[in-house]
Amino acid sequence: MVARKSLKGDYCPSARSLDVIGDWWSLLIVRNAFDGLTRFGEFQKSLGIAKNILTERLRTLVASGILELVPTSEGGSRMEYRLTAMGKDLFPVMVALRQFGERHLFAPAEEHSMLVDRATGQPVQLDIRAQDGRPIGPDETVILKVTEEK
Amino acid sequence: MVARKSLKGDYCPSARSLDVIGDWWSLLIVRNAFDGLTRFGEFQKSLGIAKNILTERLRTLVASGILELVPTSEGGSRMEYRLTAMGKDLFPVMVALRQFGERHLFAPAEEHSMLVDRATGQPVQLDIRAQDGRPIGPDETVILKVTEEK
DNA sequence: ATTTTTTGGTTTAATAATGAAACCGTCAAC
DNA sequence: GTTGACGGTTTCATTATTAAACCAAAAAAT
Repeated sequence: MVARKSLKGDYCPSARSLDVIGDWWSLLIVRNAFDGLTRFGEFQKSLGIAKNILTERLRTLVASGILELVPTSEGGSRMEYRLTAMGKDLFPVMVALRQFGERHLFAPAEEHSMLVDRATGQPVQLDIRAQDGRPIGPDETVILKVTEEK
Repeated sequence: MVARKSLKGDYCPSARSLDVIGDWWSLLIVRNAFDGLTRFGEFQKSLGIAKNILTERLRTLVASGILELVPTSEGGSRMEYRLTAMGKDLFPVMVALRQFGERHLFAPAEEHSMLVDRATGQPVQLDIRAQDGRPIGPDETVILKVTEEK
């Protein structure tokens, strides 16, 4: 190997995102953060991740601005990991992953957790629309390449 | 190590999704598939992935129903990898990742590729809404846990 | 028809990432 | 002031990824 290739220079925004959160554990940590977990031990226990790996992942997530390390709300000198505004912007990614899983990765009768509107208890919806509000799928879209001037 | 832990049994749909496409390369392959790539060589060249790893990832993606191996459209006896309907259902995930990258991972003046409506050339939008159509964020939602009966 | 090239891999050996377990300093509770 | 939990760090073994060499079959060129 020669160090895993970084996609930092890629012009594709998805690639850059994957460069930051595309490894095995990061999104699982973020998911649990959305779920309310904040402490090292909580993440470690809930994921069964090795502690040294968790340490490194948390550090990277903090370094890239997705999590922040703040003094614990109960006054002690301990710290806790919280989603930043940027981190919360990963919400659509989590919802999209959830939706895909619900549709394709569960047996018909199999139960799974659900993401619902806190106010009404109704499930939330994700949709992709054109500017005019019309729902749009992959076949009706194109990726516009940036043409590089010399 | 003792074999990487599988999340297959997890009740959380996001976790299951990550179990299938959460590794380093799979989503990049899928992104390129959305971008129109179909051949082994195309993926290999565009990603710079080691060939044996690509072989394995493609096999897994086919096995999980995201890609399928079909005779190439130009009649020859060669094969090409195409997104299945299930694979195309990853579209929202790709769009969400793209949106996150656009917002947070590019310098203000930096150029990036764009996903647009083929018909109008206008950028597509992704949004998450409550049943009543009101846009909804992570703080207004709860993950409803499945309670397991004994 | 024969040679050459491209395609789509497989194999092998080296290197990097990950994991489990042991260890350790600090803080909090008792 | 001792004990245990918390949040790591270190070490070592194992697994994953890579680059490079190799190879058979199909396509293209001659």
